[in-house]
Amino acid sequence: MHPQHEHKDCIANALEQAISICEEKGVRFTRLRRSVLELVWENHGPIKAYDILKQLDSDIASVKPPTVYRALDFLLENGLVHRLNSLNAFVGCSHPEAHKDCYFLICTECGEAMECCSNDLVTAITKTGQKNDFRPAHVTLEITGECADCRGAI
Amino acid sequence: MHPQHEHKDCIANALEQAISICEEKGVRFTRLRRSVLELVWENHGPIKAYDILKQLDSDIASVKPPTVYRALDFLLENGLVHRLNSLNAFVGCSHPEAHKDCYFLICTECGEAMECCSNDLVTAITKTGQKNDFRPAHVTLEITGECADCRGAI
DNA sequence: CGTGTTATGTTATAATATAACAAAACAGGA
DNA sequence: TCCTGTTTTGTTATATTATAACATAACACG
Ligand SMILES: [Zn+2]
Ligand SMILES: [Zn+2]
Ligand SMILES: [Zn+2]
Ligand SMILES: [Zn+2]
Repeated sequence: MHPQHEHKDCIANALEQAISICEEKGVRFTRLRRSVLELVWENHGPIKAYDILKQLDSDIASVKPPTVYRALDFLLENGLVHRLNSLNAFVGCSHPEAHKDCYFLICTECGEAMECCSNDLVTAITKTGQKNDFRPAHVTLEITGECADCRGAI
Repeated sequence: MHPQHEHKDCIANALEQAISICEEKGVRFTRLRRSVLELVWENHGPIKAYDILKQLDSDIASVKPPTVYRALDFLLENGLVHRLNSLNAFVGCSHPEAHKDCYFLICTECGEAMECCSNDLVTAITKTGQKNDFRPAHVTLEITGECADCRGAI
């Protein structure tokens, strides 16, 4: 995790938003789902399902894979986390209230995944869909590379 | 597979290109690697490693996973196939001689994956990297949706 | 040939994910 | 409160995807 970043605030903020979103939607933000979301955020970066499993397991007794995957499915459906296909990992959504077409900059050095939006990108994707007569439903855009902090950039 | 498409030509063409690329690079396009590439192309669309395994298995005797994965690794390294992270599947590169920054339009109806290039997209990605002070190394861009043929478009 | 290198075979196991059914927790009305 | 249907969680088993580690075979080249 990089400096100048009060990560506790991230987590608290994410949980608050999750609570309010679930309330709005009338879906249940249960203890399990909350725990999983907390773990996702505590990790501050993409986390694997089986790592969540291990960490839950130390708390409560003997958690099994379906428990974790179901919680993750719920969080995915409600836009509270994202799945990074190139890593088989999960990461908290940094703006679940307003998530639209986002993509990820994944640093191979520190492992962090920055969630970004770009109108240019959205426009380019829309255009390319039109040009190819293709109706896009879902976009996976994951860019790996090296972040500024890890390159020692100022 | 959609109409007006002589797929045999695709396969033959892909093999020819593979042979010439491997020769240029001084790497060995062995019988196994050739078989795997053929299967990838025959399928005309993303194919899973274990499906390749099954199909090889019916030909030769008892093929094991590492055999397939190693051949796929070779083909990936040499740009002859691509891996679709969102599907855990592999697809032949449609222009291995000149592949640069491509992306995929994946139809959820017919399962075909069209490989496309777009300067706008590349530009947008480059820009977003610069803006975030991020040095991109590899881009995964996979767009799922419905293709023209499957929508019954003219 | 002989020899080092690259490729393939083989066994075992790791890592990721889901199916199917049972028990429990919960919600909302009688 | 209690009943009842629904949703969530627990549990067992298994499917799917991928790699480690070591043995053998094929090849390249002097
Ligand atoms: Zn998001
Ligand atoms: Zn970094
Ligand atoms: Zn390509
Ligand atoms: Zn289609």
